[in-house]
Amino acid sequence: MSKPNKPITIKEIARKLRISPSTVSRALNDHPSIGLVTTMRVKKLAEELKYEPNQTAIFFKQRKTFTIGVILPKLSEPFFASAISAIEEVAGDQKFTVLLGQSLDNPERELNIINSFRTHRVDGILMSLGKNTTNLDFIESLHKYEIPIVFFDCVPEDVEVPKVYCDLSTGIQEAVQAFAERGHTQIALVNGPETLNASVERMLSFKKALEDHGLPFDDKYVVYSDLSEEGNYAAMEKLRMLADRPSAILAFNDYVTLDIIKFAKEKGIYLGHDVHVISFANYSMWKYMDNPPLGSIEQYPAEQGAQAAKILFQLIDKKESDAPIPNHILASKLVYQ
Amino acid sequence: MSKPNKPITIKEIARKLRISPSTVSRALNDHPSIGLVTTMRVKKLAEELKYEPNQTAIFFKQRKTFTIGVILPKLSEPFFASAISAIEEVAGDQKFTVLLGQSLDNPERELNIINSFRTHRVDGILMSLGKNTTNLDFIESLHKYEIPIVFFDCVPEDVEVPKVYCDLSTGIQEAVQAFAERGHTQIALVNGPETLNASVERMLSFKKALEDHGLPFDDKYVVYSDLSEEGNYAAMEKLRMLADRPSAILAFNDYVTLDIIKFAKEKGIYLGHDVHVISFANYSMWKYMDNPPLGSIEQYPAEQGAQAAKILFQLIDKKESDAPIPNHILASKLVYQ
DNA sequence: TTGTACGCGTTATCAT
DNA sequence: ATGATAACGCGTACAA
Repeated sequence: MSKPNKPITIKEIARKLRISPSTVSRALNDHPSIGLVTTMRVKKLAEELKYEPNQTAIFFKQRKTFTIGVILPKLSEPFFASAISAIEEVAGDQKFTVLLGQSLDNPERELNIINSFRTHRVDGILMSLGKNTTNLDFIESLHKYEIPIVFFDCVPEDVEVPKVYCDLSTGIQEAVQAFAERGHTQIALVNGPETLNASVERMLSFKKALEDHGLPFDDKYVVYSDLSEEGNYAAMEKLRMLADRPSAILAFNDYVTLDIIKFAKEKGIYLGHDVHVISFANYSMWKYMDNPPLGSIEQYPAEQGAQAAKILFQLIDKKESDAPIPNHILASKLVYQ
Repeated sequence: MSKPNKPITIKEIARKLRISPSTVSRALNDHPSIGLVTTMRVKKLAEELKYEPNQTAIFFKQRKTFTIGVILPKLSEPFFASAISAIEEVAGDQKFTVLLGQSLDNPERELNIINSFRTHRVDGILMSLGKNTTNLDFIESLHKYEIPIVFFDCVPEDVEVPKVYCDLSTGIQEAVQAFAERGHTQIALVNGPETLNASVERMLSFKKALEDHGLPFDDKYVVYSDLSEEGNYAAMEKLRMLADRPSAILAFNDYVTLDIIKFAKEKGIYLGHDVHVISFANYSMWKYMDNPPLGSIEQYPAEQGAQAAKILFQLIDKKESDAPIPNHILASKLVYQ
């Protein structure tokens, strides 16, 4: 019940035992050259005094903080919440702690966070890019400081950096196949903003999947939304106005799908009958809904986060940067509701 | 485009300018005793050399890390994701970073995380207790180390610690009133495990709310669940087996409500007609559902997190511990869907 | 106004 | 097997 206002240090232990601080240090670290007796005495006293090494001193000395920084758009997104949850678990296993920063899709905030991480001397960074990020100079900057960075989910294109992401084409193939098997020929894509990589990728894979299944591709069945509720409604309205409406829809993500469901309800369109929907990223919510989408394409946020973290720890461990740049691409998968 | 393999230090700047390191240090910190000219020269060179102070050294020296630790059960819970999202924003404003730890409701993990935080010399801790935590000795332990801790949401009872939480009684009053106004007299409570404070609190407030509205309280209308799907089903089955079934249900949380919805669908019970439901914690999901609950009782996770963070920073700033223990109780509120 | 000297807690190196 | 010393980068009392 003593009150250690001043934390116990190695020096104090040394003084009380009338030995040198270096001996204490070595004893505590099980250095082989220290005698068993001394080691025991030191450890015993350290225990009694409730000695706790001052990590800030160790960080300072070892130039290592056992800390990684994670930057992602928004923590309250279920997708990213799952990812960071998995990252934290992997990091914990490695005795690393996780520093947190959310960019809110703001490039300026992203840079601030990265700078903050750098001044905090994190050992590495995991990052999922915000929607509006265009300037990627910070990658080179981090490289100079020898801080490894691994991207996940929303990763930069055409840049040689370690990244982990989900290949949407496999899931889209499955989705189109699922539609085709059910006799659909007029399949629409409610896509995100044309400027987004994620949109382009969906579009290209969608087109290819149609071709692979011998289905015609028609521009009018691809509509774009800014992902706001109004945008989603406007996109749906475009489809509704068509002479031959689509009987199946691939939706940009689950949020879009929710708006599609709402739109359909308001317009008296019977989901799962008049039109069938498949979307991206899997909510456990769906099973509770009366007319859930046919399925959604799972992108495995937890796996992406865990995988990215593992790669980052490999990079942190071996300074050798002559190894090939590690990438990891997960296959997306259609999951039926 | 120079490659600063070894980060620039104050010493180097001093050497290049042929002045002493202390002068450089003072100049960079705008110490009044340093001449304007010298200050400018130093700052200019520091800029050119892209000098970045070594935070680990500063942390070490100042015995302060500008870091807070946040412990909560599970990050992928939307409730906690919102909370930590708000916490991170408040911390960022104060130039603090956030260390993360999830307990997964495991008391052992909780202690490990706290120890990890302590060895990392965090300046303070925010914590939401796991469901299974009984031993609260760590609070006293942290007190000895003079590490302030503020609890939020799931807070310890009968312990004099700073805490922020939501008073459920106001929301429950509103819920019971809403039911009463609609003519319900047989109102059930599908509660969580009897051992949980959260359950006891709901139960007591529920009972009082019934009395306040002149409604009878009947034990048989209070059923308990372990919050698993099976448990929720079993609890609902108990209510279904009653001679006079309840026409209204207050549910422990939204997860329970989802199972209630599923149960009702399977048993052919028409929700919003045969039986009405109000639950706790608000999902934006509800608006997309065909028969959402009547409402839910909002507990404001973001506000709780932000408020707890603000209190923690006050505690960190003023070492004076003779001030009264700051508590902050938010009123819960019924939100109609 | 500036420089000197020291200390924060730990560990690596060299000596004994 | 153990001790003495230096060093990590920075801030600051004290001296000049």
